[in-house]
Amino acid sequence: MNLPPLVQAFVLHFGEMGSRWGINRTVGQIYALLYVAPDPLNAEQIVDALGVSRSNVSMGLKELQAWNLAIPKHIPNDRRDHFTTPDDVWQILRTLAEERKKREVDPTLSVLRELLMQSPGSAEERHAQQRMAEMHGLIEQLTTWYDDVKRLETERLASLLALGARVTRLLDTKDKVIGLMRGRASPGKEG
Amino acid sequence: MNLPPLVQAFVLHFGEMGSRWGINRTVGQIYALLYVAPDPLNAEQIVDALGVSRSNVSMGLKELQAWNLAIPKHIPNDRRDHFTTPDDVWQILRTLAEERKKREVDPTLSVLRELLMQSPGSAEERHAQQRMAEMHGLIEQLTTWYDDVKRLETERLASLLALGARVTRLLDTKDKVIGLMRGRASPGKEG
DNA sequence: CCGACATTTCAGGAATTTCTGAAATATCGG
DNA sequence: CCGATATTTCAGAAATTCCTGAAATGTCGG
Repeated sequence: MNLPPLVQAFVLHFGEMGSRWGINRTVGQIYALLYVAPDPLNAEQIVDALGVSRSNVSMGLKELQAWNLAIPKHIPNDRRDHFTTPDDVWQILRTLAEERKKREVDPTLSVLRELLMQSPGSAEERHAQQRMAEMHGLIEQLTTWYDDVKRLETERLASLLALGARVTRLLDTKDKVIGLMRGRASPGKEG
Repeated sequence: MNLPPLVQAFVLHFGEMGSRWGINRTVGQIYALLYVAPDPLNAEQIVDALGVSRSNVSMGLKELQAWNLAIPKHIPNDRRDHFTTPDDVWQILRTLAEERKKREVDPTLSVLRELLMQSPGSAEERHAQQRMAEMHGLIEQLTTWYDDVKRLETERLASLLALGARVTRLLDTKDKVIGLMRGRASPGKEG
């Protein structure tokens, strides 16, 4: 690996964290490298930069594409595929959330649904189903919220984040304000 | 493994998902088993239920305790340790978020901070640092929001979730309402 | 302190995942 | 269709992670 020290440190870190994030070292490194590269890179350049085999890079790129975290950029008069990461970090966040949900949450949700359909054959099973129902309810609430929020454009999402927990204070205030307003002006529908 | 079919299906699913969640099969299965069990279980019972070795259960329980996902419950007149999962699913969510942040996000944040302190030695490094700064900014915003929200008690958290993206509609409304209210009543400080 | 039982540690074997090099396949200009 | 170049596939090697059984350690009542 022969990279500027700053880049190398970043790449190595992503490689190490890879295992905690459920991706392997090479995939983490490729992602990090593409993320900080000023221009799209082709497979050969990645091989040179990371010192791993060509086939490993090929598989890594495939996986990153499956995650929508590497996108091929065609460069005129060059047969080789070049890759970048999406440049808007908020978009990356969305992508990550979406893919993780698909892989880590949805399967469980569907198993839970299935198990909740069955009729329990014992007190033990009845209790287990009760617990599964709690888990199902929580996950469903979370995914509903997520489906809702993921449609927000970046600017609104950012302001929502910035607001943080103060939003609940706003909720309290809202009720009071509506009380005051009632019968005076039209504050709009408020659920 | 000799469990009621419903429980067995649940346990097996968690075992399979384990690898996607960054835990191993046994740990996933132990968690699932404890989660649906009507009473705390001791290690021997887990061994019998799952058909894995005693030592494996011991290590699995240790890991779950490190995650705060298994808690020892002392049972009077019984020397053996018994374990349950926290029973409030919202609490489990908090715990999970906290632990994942600690393991998956914080290390990256600190590496980014460190790399951003250094002065770039080339245009390439300068660009890399720029990208790192974007990532750092995003992560910092997310963790600030998270630190903010995690303090909410369950009820408020739930209502925040239920509100979903409509909260931004509320933000728009807020400004209009405050405009209308101005000079008529005290709507309270609103940032 | 002893004996009975409970738990943890850990070396090494088993299972799984990752990585490589070689071969196969694909794509292009001519 | 050919030769040059780019990419993918895949069997097995390498590395890593997981799991077990045996031994060590801890803890209790007496």
